Amino acid sequence: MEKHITTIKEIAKQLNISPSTVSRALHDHKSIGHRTKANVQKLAKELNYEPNQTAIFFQKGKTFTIGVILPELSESFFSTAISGIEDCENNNNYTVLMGQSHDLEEREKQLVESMKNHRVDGLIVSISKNTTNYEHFDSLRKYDIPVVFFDRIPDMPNIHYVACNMASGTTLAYNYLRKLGHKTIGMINGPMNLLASKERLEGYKTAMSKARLKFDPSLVISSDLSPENIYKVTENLLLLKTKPTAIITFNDYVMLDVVKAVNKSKSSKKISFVSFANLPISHYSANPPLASVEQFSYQQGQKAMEIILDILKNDKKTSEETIFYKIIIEPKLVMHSKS
Amino acid sequence: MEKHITTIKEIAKQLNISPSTVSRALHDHKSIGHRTKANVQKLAKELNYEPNQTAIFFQKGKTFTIGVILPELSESFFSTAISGIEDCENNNNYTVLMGQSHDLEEREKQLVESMKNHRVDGLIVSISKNTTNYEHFDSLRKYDIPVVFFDRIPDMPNIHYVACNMASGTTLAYNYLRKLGHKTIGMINGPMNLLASKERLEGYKTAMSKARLKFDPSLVISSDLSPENIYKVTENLLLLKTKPTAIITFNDYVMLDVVKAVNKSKSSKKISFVSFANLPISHYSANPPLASVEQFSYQQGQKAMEIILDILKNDKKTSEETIFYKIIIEPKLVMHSKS
DNA sequence: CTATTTCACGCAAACGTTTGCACAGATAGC
DNA sequence: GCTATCTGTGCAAACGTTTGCGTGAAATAG
Repeated sequence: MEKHITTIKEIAKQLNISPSTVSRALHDHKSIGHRTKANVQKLAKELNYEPNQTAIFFQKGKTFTIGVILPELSESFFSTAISGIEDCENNNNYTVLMGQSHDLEEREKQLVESMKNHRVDGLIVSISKNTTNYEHFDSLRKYDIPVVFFDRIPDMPNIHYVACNMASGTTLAYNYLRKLGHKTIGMINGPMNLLASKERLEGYKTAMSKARLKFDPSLVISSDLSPENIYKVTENLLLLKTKPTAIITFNDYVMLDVVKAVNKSKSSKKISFVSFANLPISHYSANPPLASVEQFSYQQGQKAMEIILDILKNDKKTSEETIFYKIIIEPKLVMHSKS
Repeated sequence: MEKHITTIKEIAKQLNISPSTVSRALHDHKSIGHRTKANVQKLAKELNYEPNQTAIFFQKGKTFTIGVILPELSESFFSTAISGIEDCENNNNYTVLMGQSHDLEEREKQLVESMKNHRVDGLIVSISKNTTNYEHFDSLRKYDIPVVFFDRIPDMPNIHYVACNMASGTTLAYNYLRKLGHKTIGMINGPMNLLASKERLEGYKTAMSKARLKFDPSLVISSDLSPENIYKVTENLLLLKTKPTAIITFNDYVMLDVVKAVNKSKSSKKISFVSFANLPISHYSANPPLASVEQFSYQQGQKAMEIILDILKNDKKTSEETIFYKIIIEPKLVMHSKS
């Protein structure tokens, strides 16, 4: 394996033509004769020519790289979203620069900085649950770096996003449990600064009002999603006079912790669960949910990528009269057969 | 937000000095006077100057980017390894270019190509379980791109790697189960083309021979790690005359499927498990393992990154007399308290 | 007061590729 | 045979930054 790296200049020199001709020949430019084109391509193959991307990036002012910032890769919701992003069909040699915020605002800021410096062409973000200030995204505008948010989207106007309609998902979950005969249905919700939590509450209320039931606030409890906190709020829920016979949980991870808490409390009554996300792990749980609200994370990632690519494509034509993409995916209730 | 992007040239023009002086001033070069240094830095801040990394990458022939190729992000072993890679202390503004092979050799090849074209400075790889041919890594040598393998390492000489000693891990698991009184201990192993599977078998045998027991091949079954196959081989294991009272599984995912299979088989006997990886999910399982062999994925990722950075640092001095890093991490048996 | 060093800075090349423009030769229309 | 059109190619600039070398001026030494 020779250490020599072939450049366009070299090919040019060996064929006694100019670098520009070589460049055009390699790109199949129409104004190059068949003869030279063939010669160039042949020699390029022989010398094992591979274009120096860093030079191209620099020259074109584009990196063909999409930055992705998300809270936690170990949450399979996000890792499958990444797969969706990677697998996007029209993904013409774009690659993914990845970073985890670990739900820390400071780290999220750093990542945005880093992505900006790397001159990514676009950014896909699912914001950290602790982020309250979104200024760090403003600086991206200077470099014309479009941002598409997914799943965890900030409460801001004029942004691109793709998200799942959690309100209707919660309504689905509620109605399903009612149909099974449950009268008292609790919900362990997430922190209220998350749009997703607000939507769940809304969907819960909608379902009740449609069924002409009156809403009991004590049945819906917010948690900060930490196991300790979930444990605590679950206990509170079980201390109510009218105990819930079914619980809707914020997601499958929350459910696992709630199940643990319920089991420990020695409450004789069996409690049914409906959860969100539909992660594979929930099937293996000691007390699997009756159903899950599928959020289509793969599709969300894929769609977010599509949007970015679309923006980048149209960017050249119209830069100012920007239209904002707002994609809302309708969730689906997936029943689990006992197995 | 003005769309104008500040460059070194501009700062130079505004201060009536040369770009080279500006560059040196920004880098705190000693041969620049305090006066001009201060001026430059002040103006740079005012104009919001941010160096164009693509230009620097190109100029320096370095991208400050480490490529990471691994099979599946949704396996939390790998996602926590990524965290280890990201969090590596000396990680001076290196970023991570990520790709999943989804355990497909073809995709792995493409990713290596892509990483090469992007001129990553180094590559961290956990190979796909279907990869049998490692030629695609050879081409990296031409560009002096070092590769460090972790966890899933190819059977090749002269490579850098960090891995966990699965043999001793299996021995630990075996001895633990024997101490609990188990006489017949089965093992659901992985495919034998994986080094990790060979090592597990070796560790199993070692434990037996040390205990002066004779090895019964029918108790150790290889699987291809697919749920269907695991299901099948588990059934076979349960059909033996002398049924195992405990089973060591290849990892926690395998264990979950084995548990499912065992439960379905209505075998009255209760079977104990010891598993590998120690993933959080296993704690939530209906039939949690008594213990897990912790493989320290986070540390493996961290170590791999350290090695890469170390190689890159020393690279300049000595490029030929390469020493190969071979880091072997000793696993640990983690007992699970019932909860 | 000259010789030497130190300091502070500028010049210009380089990294590899792309691309607007020019230009030579060939072909065609009149 | 003259202009107009095409075809195929080369020239040179540009992208932003870094860096070896050179060079004046000031400072120091002898």
